[in-house]
Amino acid sequence: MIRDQLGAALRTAVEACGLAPPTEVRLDVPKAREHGDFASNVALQLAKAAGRPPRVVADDIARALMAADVAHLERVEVAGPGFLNLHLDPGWLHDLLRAVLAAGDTWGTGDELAGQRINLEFVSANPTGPLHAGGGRWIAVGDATANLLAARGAQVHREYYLNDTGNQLDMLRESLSARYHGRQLPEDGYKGAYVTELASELRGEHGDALTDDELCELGLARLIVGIRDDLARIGVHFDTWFSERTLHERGDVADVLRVLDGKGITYSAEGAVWLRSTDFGDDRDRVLVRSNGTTTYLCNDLAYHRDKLARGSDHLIDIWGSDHHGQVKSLQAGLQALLGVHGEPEIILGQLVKLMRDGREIKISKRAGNYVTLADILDEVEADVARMTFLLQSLDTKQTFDLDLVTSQSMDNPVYYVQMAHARIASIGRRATEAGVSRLPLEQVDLSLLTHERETELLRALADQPEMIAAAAAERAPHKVSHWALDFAGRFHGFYRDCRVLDPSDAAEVGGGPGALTQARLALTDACGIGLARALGLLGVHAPDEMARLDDDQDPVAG
RNA sequence: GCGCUCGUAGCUCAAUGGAUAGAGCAUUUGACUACGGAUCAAAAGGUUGGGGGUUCGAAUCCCUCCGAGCGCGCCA
Repeated sequence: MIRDQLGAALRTAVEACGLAPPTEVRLDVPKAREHGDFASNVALQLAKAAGRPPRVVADDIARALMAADVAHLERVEVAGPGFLNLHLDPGWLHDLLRAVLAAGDTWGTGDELAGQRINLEFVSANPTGPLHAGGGRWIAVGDATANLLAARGAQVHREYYLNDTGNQLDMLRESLSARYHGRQLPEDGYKGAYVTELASELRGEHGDALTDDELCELGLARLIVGIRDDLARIGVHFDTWFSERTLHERGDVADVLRVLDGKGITYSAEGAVWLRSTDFGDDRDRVLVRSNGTTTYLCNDLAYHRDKLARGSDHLIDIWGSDHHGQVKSLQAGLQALLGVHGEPEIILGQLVKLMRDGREIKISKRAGNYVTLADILDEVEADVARMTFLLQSLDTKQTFDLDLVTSQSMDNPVYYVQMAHARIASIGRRATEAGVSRLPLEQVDLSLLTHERETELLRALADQPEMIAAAAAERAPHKVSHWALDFAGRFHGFYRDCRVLDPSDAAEVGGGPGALTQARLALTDACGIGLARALGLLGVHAPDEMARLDDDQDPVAG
């Protein structure tokens, strides 16, 4: 890419001035167009060491850079406190267009994560009830993050951890049993209607012959199927569904205790077995085996994460709600104690979703049972709308998911704005065919006709896309892709408005021969389609070739 | 009390330490015999919670205060 070439040339120019370039010579895309196509602050960084004013240093570098005769570099300006503003000729954008078309489906991919096997665990809600609406955030973010990492070369493994043992499952068993036998629900039982439905369903099939264990197993299996179905509806597929029971049955948990004990970093106190996790950066030591002999969640989780690594992952990533942030240090400290690895697993923390309906917050509580499920949402809006909504905001922002807004005004959802741009591109292609426009091979298309600001702005956005994707992957920030897509769609709608693609009268005026501008704009349109499809694909949102027609009879006309 | 994450336009949110802090919605004003108006253009809207500090430069880093959410179990 030209950015790398310019960066390399800049580095050489800095060295030619007798200065030591910083480890990373980076070029920025300035916000203001008059600041050029790319800008560098390298002179500002080096001024102190050079012992000269930044602008003087910048002048030297600018001269050296211009002397180097870099492709497409038209001029270098020194501006402000000492920025180097690089102005390029439009040819670089036309080169870029060719690069997009040549790349096709691979546009926006990269290889900086090549060879890395990453295990990404997300959702992993307890299988004691249906997925709730707020969990949709982890589903959308997890899947998009997986797509991002894969786009940059990683081999990504999507994993769902089933906590199919322990207290919560015991409570499910008791709750099911109570409903099954028509008894009073235990104090902390699951009050959701689904428990009652499940119990009566099983009673209808098996009568009252089921033991509590059988009841629980059958119920659990159905709940898991339900979770899987919900995930399928929103289009997420997991490579592995890992059962916590496996860890106990294989003796993995016991082995973890053995290994830790062998390292001398456990001790007994107050009838429990503790991990000396403070030695590894934790705030306090943690219990591994309770005084009643059962192992803690942490202990089981250590066995689980060790297994994930043993199955052949170079790096582990978990996506958690921020309400679990207190466990991050413990798990990382524990894994370090166990295996000597640092910073594993990486934990992506996301702020929780606040659900609103009728202007009031809906408190999520699986126990209370009165909660909104993901399926409820998917009954009202399509998966694309739900996904896009969850992917609009940074994970550090607590999201307010207004059910009234998202469901009743789904037509205003930004996803349609982006999809509309993609559909328009396809529509232009169809129209071109209908109009009998025969597409020339790209080599014969005069791309230099693309000089309209709408056109160059689209190309600049495309030029930035691969770096945007790389940044989104590196920062685990899929919302950056949503924002790029929204911005890009806006640029395309503007182009569509101001630059008619299929208009023969334009061609003669620009002197490129009949249809020359149309050919160039069709090429541009193709490239835009590639860029949009890439962005939407990363988000897990469909890139349709046409939109469903809106009905005209939806107007609330009185009388 | 301690810790984590935050506080940005009326609202919802962006912004790898960079130049004049940007979008959408809402508001005001305009543009359609149309390659799909699910569109576009313009205006208006800000002491980036307050106060210090670091430096050429801070919404961003450090300190402090105020406010919000979440943690601080032999629960998960």
